[in-house]
Amino acid sequence: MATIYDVARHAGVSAATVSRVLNGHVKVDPALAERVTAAVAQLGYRRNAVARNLRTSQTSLWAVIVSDIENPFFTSMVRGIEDVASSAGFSVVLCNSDENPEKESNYIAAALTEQMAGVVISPSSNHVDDVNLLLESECPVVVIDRELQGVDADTVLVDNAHGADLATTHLIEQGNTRIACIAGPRWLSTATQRLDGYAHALTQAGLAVDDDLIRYADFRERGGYDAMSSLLDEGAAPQAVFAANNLMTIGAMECLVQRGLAVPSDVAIVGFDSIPWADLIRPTLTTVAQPTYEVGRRAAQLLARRSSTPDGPAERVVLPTSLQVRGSSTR
Amino acid sequence: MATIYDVARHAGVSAATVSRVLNGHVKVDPALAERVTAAVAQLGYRRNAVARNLRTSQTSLWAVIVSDIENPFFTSMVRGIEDVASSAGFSVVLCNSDENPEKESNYIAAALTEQMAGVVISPSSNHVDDVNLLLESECPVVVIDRELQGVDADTVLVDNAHGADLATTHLIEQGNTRIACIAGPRWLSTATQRLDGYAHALTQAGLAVDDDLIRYADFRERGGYDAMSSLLDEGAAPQAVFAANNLMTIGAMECLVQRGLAVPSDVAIVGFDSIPWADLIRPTLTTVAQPTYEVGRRAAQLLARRSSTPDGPAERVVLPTSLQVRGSSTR
DNA sequence: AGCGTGTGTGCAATCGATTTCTCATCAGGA
DNA sequence: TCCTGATGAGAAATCGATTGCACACACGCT
Repeated sequence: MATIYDVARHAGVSAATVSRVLNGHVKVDPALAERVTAAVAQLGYRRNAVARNLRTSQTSLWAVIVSDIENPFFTSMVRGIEDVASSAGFSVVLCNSDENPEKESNYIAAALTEQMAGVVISPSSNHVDDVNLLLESECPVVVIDRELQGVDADTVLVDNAHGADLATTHLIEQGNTRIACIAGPRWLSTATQRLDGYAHALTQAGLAVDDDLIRYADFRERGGYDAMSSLLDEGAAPQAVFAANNLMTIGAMECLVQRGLAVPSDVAIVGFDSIPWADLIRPTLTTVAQPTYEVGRRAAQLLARRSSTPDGPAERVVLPTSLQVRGSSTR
Repeated sequence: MATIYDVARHAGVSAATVSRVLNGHVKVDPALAERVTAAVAQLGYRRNAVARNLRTSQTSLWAVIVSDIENPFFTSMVRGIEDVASSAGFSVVLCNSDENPEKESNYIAAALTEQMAGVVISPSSNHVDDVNLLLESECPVVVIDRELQGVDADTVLVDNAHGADLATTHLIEQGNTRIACIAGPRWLSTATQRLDGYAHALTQAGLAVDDDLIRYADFRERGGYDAMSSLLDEGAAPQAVFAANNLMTIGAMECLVQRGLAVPSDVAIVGFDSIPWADLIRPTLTTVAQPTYEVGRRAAQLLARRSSTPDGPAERVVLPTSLQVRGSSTR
């Protein structure tokens, strides 16, 4: 592998000049520049980013740490980040923490030791120490999707409570009174906010919030399935279910299908997050849609701004959610 | 940010000793080691990976360059890679080339300049120059899912031709004679192999391979939709369709649904690749299943081996596919 | 006592780029 | 002709870690 010195020798100039030509910040005699670019082409030289990063103490990589790579919510969001990143001159690398705090911790450590230029993270726990580590080391950070108590970082969220309220109110308007909720992990802000929205809608309609109709699961398909089973087996069966994320909605549906219960006539269902190919699922699914791509885009914009102006107050962006009524909730 | 020299001063030893304690390759007086670890803890020191990478000229990052992050096939594969990577002491970063050769080229360049310890790539074109660039620079590479002509690299594939043959034969056995194929891009080995399997099955059964029944699309949902439209509008409508990947299968289904055609009674359909939540789609989809997780796992194993023993002949692993018969193909 | 051996530490070179500082060169004005 | 200022190129320091080499010290043997 050729180094900058090889190029310099080949072009009959100093390494400093090669560097200047490559970076283009300073003026160089066109004749020399020409010789340098020729030498670069001839030797197939590509600059060693590691050495450059060491000297300039910065990289052009953004790390995006997501909690579940298999959840379409995140993949769509990543597209939003990528589009902004590439136009800002950054490359995006994705890390999958798999809802596992230990893996998350490792990836944060890696982002720090690898001197990443920025980090977008959807925390898989409310364990704030790791994220604060990033903040302390002046690494630009944007927290996404999930709110962290006690962390003063730029954040992009969606209006979870409102979305859940819309979903629940819709189910009430359809004439349901026994409405269950399959909630997410208690320690995730998205989960608690959605649960709050559900409870708020019930209260608003003069209905009681019944703990027997609430199940806490893990935002995974399996968890949704088990929660639905539990709802059907224990206590009076609900007329309708609000599931607090996409994968759990799928799990709940699978449970209902497997038991031969008809949706929505036996049990109506509304999910949170959109689901790819929702049109092909029968019945089609009523869901609370989030602007996932936009979430990513805004997060990336915040990160880019934070990179150029590290100081300044943390911003908190909340994007709207909306109810997409389809077949699974209308009788 | 504390450096190794800060730690050394704090512990009253030389930087060399700190390094030796941190890496643990060489023996150090336990008393000194104790002082060093104490100093590390006290200063919150974390070693600068960039400097280390420069000196040792290697990193502990594997880049996985996939052609479509939104395709569940790849996300499942990534899990397989991650599991092996973490037990081999590597971290995985994901790059999304988005079926775009230019982006792919950029990510390969980034992998090279960032001195990645290894690369797993599912090429989005048959433009072999970039991949050869990796090989020449002795960066361990494993090509995955798609075969590249003229590239002598470790490769993990599935038996595409056999899978397509199974799918098509199954449709023939169900009594269909006019069987269409929605094929992928001509330049991708997966696409051509699947088309070959389709043609082979037809020939074997004494049926003609009719170009009017073949459409080339782009492995995307939209492409599948358009191809299906074209098949229905031009020429005699097919009795059955074999779609060469998961997203195009979805697109084709959506087209059929939208036109009010019943599956499988009007048109039977078999897809390639599994589809998440296939159980919830009505009718349930017959597909050719691939061992996606295993593909990732094997690729990662090859990469790990190549890292430790750079020389040696390139290996080519072909994993089996199998037909999962469900509702969309059986009358 | 003297020498050889082994153990462990520190010094300093090194990885490959960037960047400050210094200096040579040249143009233009007095 | 000489001086000044501008311009641009090269020499060398630097980023932070690793590691070959030399050396100091302790110990054991003759």
